[in-house]
Amino acid sequence: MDLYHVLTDDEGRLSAMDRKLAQFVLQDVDFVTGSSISELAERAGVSPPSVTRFCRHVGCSGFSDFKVQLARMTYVGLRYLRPEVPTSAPEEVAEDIITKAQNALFQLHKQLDPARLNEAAHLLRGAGFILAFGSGGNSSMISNELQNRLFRLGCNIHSSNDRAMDLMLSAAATEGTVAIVSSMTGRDMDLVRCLELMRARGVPTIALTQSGSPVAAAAGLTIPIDLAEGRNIFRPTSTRYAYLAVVDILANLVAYADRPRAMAVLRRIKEELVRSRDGDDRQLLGD
Amino acid sequence: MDLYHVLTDDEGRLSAMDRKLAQFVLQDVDFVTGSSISELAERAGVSPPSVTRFCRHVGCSGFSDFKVQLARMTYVGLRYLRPEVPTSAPEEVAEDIITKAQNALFQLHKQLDPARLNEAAHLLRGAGFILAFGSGGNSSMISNELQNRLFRLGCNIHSSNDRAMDLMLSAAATEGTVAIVSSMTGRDMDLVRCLELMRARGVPTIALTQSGSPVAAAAGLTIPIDLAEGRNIFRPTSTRYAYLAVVDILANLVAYADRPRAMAVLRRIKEELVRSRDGDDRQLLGD
DNA sequence: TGTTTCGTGAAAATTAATTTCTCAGTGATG
DNA sequence: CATCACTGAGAAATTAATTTTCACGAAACA
Repeated sequence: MDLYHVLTDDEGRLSAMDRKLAQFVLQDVDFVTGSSISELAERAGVSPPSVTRFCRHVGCSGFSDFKVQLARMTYVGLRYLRPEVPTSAPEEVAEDIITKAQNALFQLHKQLDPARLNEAAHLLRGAGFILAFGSGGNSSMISNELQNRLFRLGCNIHSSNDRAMDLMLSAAATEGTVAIVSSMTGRDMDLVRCLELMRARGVPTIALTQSGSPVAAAAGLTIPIDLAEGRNIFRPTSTRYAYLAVVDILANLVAYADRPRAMAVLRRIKEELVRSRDGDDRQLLGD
Repeated sequence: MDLYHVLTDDEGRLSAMDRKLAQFVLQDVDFVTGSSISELAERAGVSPPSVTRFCRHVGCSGFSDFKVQLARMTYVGLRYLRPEVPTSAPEEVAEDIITKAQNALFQLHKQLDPARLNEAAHLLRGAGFILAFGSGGNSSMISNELQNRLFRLGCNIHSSNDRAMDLMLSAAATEGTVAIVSSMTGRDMDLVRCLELMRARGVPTIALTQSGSPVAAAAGLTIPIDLAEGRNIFRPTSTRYAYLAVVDILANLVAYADRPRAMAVLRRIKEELVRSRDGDDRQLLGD
């Protein structure tokens, strides 16, 4: 399945010739997907049979199959690994950001655990009150977004991005409260303290964070999100798309867990919006 | 390029046989990408030459090329158009949301105008003060995110999600201010009023919104974002990913427009964060 | 109703991919 | 140090697949 990993050959399984071909392929995927086996063989300086063998070695049934697999992974996977050339041309910046965002979503999809998502959704659905914590700009967006999505579904939720407040809220949490926190680094020690405090008091805690991090260790239920951020200091944030997707997924699962209640609340919000704006009810719920 | 549109044949250019094949292909892309021309011909009940002709008609050089193009578009484009079956299984909800998010990014990429992005970035870069407006949950996230991204680059920026405040801020805007607003519906008439007020006073205005909408008409420079939202009332928000990507792109262009200044500010922020946390400086800038 | 045009499938031809076979290089072993 | 086994490469041959050609039939139009 994961042709890309085979081609990069991190484990060093490929022979010298195969590595040579793999590198050649990675260098110019577009050429390869459009070429015949003999064209490729000539350009790479090998014989056609070697190409066939290479295709088999990387798990394809033949050259045609290899081309298809390659094309399939190209869109998301491969553009991404072009050497990180600092560019400032708008087209390239746009392409780079969009590709990385898609890649982040792609990576996320591979690592999501449906059972955990379900468990988290049921905790949230059953909560009398939800506390959402996250700070620092990116995580605060996620925590606010949880508030934005869940209140529409009839959840009582408060989002806090203030470390001092977080601690007080944690200490004051009442019976029936569920906490959900976001930390992209997983090293927000204030957040860890909040989680410990709440767990000690029997408040269920959910963390969206890196697995193996202090925050993950402190939370009752972790939804791990492990993505490699790029090195470019100006572009550190494709991870946000993955976090946002997790929020969306949780919100949907919460909605489906109690469909009638969610429908009713959404309808009320919509009516209110339509009344206070023009009558076009095909619009988004809340701009 | 856009094989998907050709296959759906909205314009009715394809002949009866081609339509039949197109439908057959769309029904089971995975089979087609893995099959030979004769297998496909047999299953679809046509002759191999018809398949070749079909491939030519949809803009490919032959059957192999068709398979490659098909595989290329599959990842993002094609899963999306499976009939919208309301499901509540975590795997399917996750896949649905992630696919739609990727699709939104894909659509965005096709419609972005680099020149406009560049123009917007230069306006923002040159501004003495930036006002970011957006309300309603989704657009407010975008406006806050602009604040979050741009302050790091040394921009003076304030994000407001309060319609009453927006109006006052607009009226009070000083020389050198640039406004950037977000409205997914494009029908936020309070926002339109703000834009008109500022344009009348010579304040440059940028809008992230639907083209052809009142907000787009009122803004000096519009970055159009036109995406079809799904019909499912619980999942109205894949558009946010596209808006977020535009924010990312703008932030990057602003950063590159004055690299030294941005670098310096980022470094100061990073130092401060590292000092107040553990010493791992490979972390994100601000969780 | 005849004629033209368009499109289809059968068969042939062509092109491309794969298998087989042989040979060269490498490393182990006597 | 020589030889033998082993691995892996390319040449040629084979096989498989695709494409072209051609003939026929249906539909449209005169």
